[in-house]
Amino acid sequence: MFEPVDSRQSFPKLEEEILEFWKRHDTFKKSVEARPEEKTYVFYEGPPTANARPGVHHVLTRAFKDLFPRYKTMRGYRVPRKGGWDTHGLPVELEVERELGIKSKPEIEEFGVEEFNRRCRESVFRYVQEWAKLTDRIAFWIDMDDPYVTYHNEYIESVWWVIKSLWDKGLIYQDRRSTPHCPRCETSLSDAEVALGYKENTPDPSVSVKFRLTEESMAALGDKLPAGGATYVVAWTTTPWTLPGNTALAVKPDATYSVFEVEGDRIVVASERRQDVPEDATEVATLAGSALVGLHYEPLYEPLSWGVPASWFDAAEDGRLVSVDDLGTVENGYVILGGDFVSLDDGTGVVHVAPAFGAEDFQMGKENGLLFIQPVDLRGNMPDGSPWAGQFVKDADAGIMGDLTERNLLLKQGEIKHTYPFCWRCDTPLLYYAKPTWYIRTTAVKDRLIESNEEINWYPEHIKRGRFGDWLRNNVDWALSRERYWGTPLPVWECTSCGAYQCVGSRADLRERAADAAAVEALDDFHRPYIDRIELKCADCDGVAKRAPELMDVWLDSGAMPYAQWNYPHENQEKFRANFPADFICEAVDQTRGWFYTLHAEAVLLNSVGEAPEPLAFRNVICTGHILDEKGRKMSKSLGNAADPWEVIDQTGADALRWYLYTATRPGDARRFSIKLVQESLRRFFLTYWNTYSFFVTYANLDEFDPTKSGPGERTDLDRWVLSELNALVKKVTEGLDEYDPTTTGRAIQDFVEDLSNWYVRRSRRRFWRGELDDDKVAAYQTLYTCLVTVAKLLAPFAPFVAEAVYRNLVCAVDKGAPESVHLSDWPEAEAELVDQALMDETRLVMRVVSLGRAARQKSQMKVRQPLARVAVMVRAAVEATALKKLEDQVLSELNAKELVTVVGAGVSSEAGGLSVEELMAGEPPWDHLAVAEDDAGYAVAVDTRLTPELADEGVARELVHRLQNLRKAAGLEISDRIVAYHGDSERVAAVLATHGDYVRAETLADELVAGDPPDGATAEPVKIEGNEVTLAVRKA
RNA sequence: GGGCGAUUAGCUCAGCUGGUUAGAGCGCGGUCCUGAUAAGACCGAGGUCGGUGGUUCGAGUCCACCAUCGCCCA
Repeated sequence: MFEPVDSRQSFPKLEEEILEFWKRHDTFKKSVEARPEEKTYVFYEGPPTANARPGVHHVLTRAFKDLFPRYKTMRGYRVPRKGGWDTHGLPVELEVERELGIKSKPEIEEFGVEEFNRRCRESVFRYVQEWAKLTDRIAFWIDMDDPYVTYHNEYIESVWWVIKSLWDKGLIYQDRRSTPHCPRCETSLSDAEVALGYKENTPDPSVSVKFRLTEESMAALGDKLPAGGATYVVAWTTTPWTLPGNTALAVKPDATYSVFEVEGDRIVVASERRQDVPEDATEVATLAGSALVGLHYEPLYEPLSWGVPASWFDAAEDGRLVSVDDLGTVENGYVILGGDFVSLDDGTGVVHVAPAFGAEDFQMGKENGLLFIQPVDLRGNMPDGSPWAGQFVKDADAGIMGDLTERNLLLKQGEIKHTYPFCWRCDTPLLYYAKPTWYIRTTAVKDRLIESNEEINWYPEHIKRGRFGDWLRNNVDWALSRERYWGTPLPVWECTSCGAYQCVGSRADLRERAADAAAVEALDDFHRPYIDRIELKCADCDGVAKRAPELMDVWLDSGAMPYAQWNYPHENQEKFRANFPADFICEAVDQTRGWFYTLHAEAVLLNSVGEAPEPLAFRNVICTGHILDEKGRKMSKSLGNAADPWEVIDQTGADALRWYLYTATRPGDARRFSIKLVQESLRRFFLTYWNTYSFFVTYANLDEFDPTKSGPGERTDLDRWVLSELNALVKKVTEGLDEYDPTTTGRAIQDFVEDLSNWYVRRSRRRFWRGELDDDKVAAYQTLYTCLVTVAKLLAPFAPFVAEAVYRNLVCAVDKGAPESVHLSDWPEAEAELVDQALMDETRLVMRVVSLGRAARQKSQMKVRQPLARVAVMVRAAVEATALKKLEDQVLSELNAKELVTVVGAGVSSEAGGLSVEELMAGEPPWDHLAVAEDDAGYAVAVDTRLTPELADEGVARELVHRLQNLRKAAGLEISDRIVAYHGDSERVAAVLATHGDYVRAETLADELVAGDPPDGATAEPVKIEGNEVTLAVRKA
């Protein structure tokens, strides 16, 4: 016997019970360990940070992360799933800063790095319980008991090994370059981080600034200019605060520049870019850009007088910066340069060059021996001696513009809205600063990065050559260092005497190089400030080496996860080899430049130095799209439109949520989300499946049907059809999941379940309902049983709870030898010999014809309960007519008719061959007894609405059955209860029952049909039979 | 400014390598059916397949350009 099934089952409640079962039986662990170690499918968990609550978008990726490991497990693979936590980095520090109410690095130093980092360590697991709870509740099976944690010493040790491996091959270097810098966090950011923080429509000043040529340069222009007043070259910028750092201008040598006379002055702009020049200004001359090259101009400001140091790129020192006291000694101070990069698409055709800020500016400085002046500190404030002392640069813009206006050096002042980068965590506008930064030379392996990307399957596919491929093609060296506190320390020490660097790759390495080995032995935390206290012996001299103060980019941590999760190579060498590379990873698409890149880059780099066995870290990757709210807006905390996963799970259950996420759109597309849509997936799919299951259990229990104790029975066409569809489905789902496509496969399962319920079961109901357990009934049970169980298995990776519930009841209840969980069972094999394409096509045709037939009946206003004599069908080909004849039972019983006639139409329309549908199907007129429905494809169905007395009697009999069944239901009787029925004193009813009494008794499980009034206690109802009122009643026998 | 993706019914989505008829679900109005079903069937309203050109015997589908939205980059 099967457990009775509640057709009104609460799914959230059911899921809680299943969770309990899994916990009790340790099912996850068993599911991993039941599979052979030598057949491993490798999954990498991209580590989340547990310092904030998980949201729906985390459920999205976790749903996909869970599906494929479950599927592969059922396919016989061992799929270990080690959890992990990302614990370092700026987001963590920011959270702690907020708690402490502090805002800057000096405040952290004052507070104490030791205590600060202790708090960071505590805060990263603040919401770990929430994460664990949600992970568990949505049935994302992952090992949370033994996760990798990026702050563990063992993890850090592996990250050091990564750096050391690259260091030894010269792939790590320090350089002073223009680097995106967050003035609030006082640290550099990587390109990947910058990419996370672009904001559109950011307003900035747009100013055209006049630079006055020196007297000498004006003179040098000589006869190219008519005599007149001062001459100004006009440059355009959106960052007035960089103007004190200006040390050069650049023009396009082959462009034409115009000289305009404005209020006695002359101003020079590119001829194509005169939009800022007053319209009434007269052009007094034109010049080639090359004529301006080499001229000098007066600086706008004198930062040296504010106490700002100056230096210059000294060619004699290989372009290194050398400090300078007298600007006049530098030949290329405040000079106009030629540059082909100068654009005539915007601005004035003259570019303001400040080597301390822009990347190109810095490069130009180096190439041309320019002055280098950095009049802004690392917190983004103007220097003390300046008129804007202590102001944040963006605030100083206004003052600078005001000053320039007063001095009549501003040609035009406006506002521009453009896209500008902000710090991805603290939202401060980023500044580009030239400062020393450590880099990984990823450009050295750029070709290999691109090449091995070809081996990766991307879903959606366009990411491979699109977003990710582009990123690789535009690869720049990875800015590695961060000037912060909570993170993996850069394992580089610098000699205080000779400046030599050394890099450390492990604890043992550190001990060996240390000035005091005992101090390393005693070191139980590799973080700052402890690590900073370790000093090394210099390898080159007698000096002492101190650690470079920087930390590493937190993204290096996560990209090192394939090695560091095992503390490789210091331990677990076998484990590492068995688990590299990953077969499958899955994250949101924003990880393209994040984890996907760092995993890939580190694998390629390590492979290039002979340390990783393959130049790729993952073979298959699914990128999920963003989740939007109901109105298509991105979900965000600030908008307050982020959906709470718990609300959905509590209402509909996790399976429904998962199902929605799999089937609503392809994984990579952005998707609108609302609880309504999840509820729809619950109703449309789960309830249909559940009720089919509940139906089976109800009747199987009544018949004491045991699938293990009976043969296949005698299959009908209907059985063969649904088994054919089932096996076609198994094939489709298997192939689909092998191609990492849960969306179309999920939809296919959904379609099958709908057919199973709304065709197979509907058409088969009577077989379950009546009579003994004969061969036909057995076939029906076996067929439905097979369908339900097979679907449960197909469903297991998608909807692990419902699949488990159905499987446990249908399989474990009767087969004690079966695995105790669907997740321990094997994936079904498609039986190709059961797939009958012709039968499936024929059945589709039947469905189509039946649908048309219902439309015809609708038109006739004749109840479907009333049997009709004849239904005529026009099909398009003779084979279709044959097929319909073969399956005529199904057509006739669905349409409640006695006889099926088929006609082959000439093709497209009812007018084919000059004959109407009526003529084609019914022969002679008149046809007023026909109700006809046709479609555009060339099919038509007509029903004959003439009733014989026999048909009318049968209609009455069926009407009585219908009414009595309703009464049974109203009386609250069990399906198997027997009754006595009463039908008043109607002659008409009595006459019908004389011929159809057996039928009515059988249908309603009536022992007796009594004419006359019901006794007290019976459930009664007056009904109209052919217009006459009759009181019907039932009572339990 | 460049790249990628999207644009099909009020909403959520299907429409394979171009091929007779553009579909489903939800929602709305109506009719019917029902002893598995919070279900189902049928009818109805609702579509310039984002726009404009082009290739072709034939374009929702291929190409070009444009528009809008999203993401990414500069």
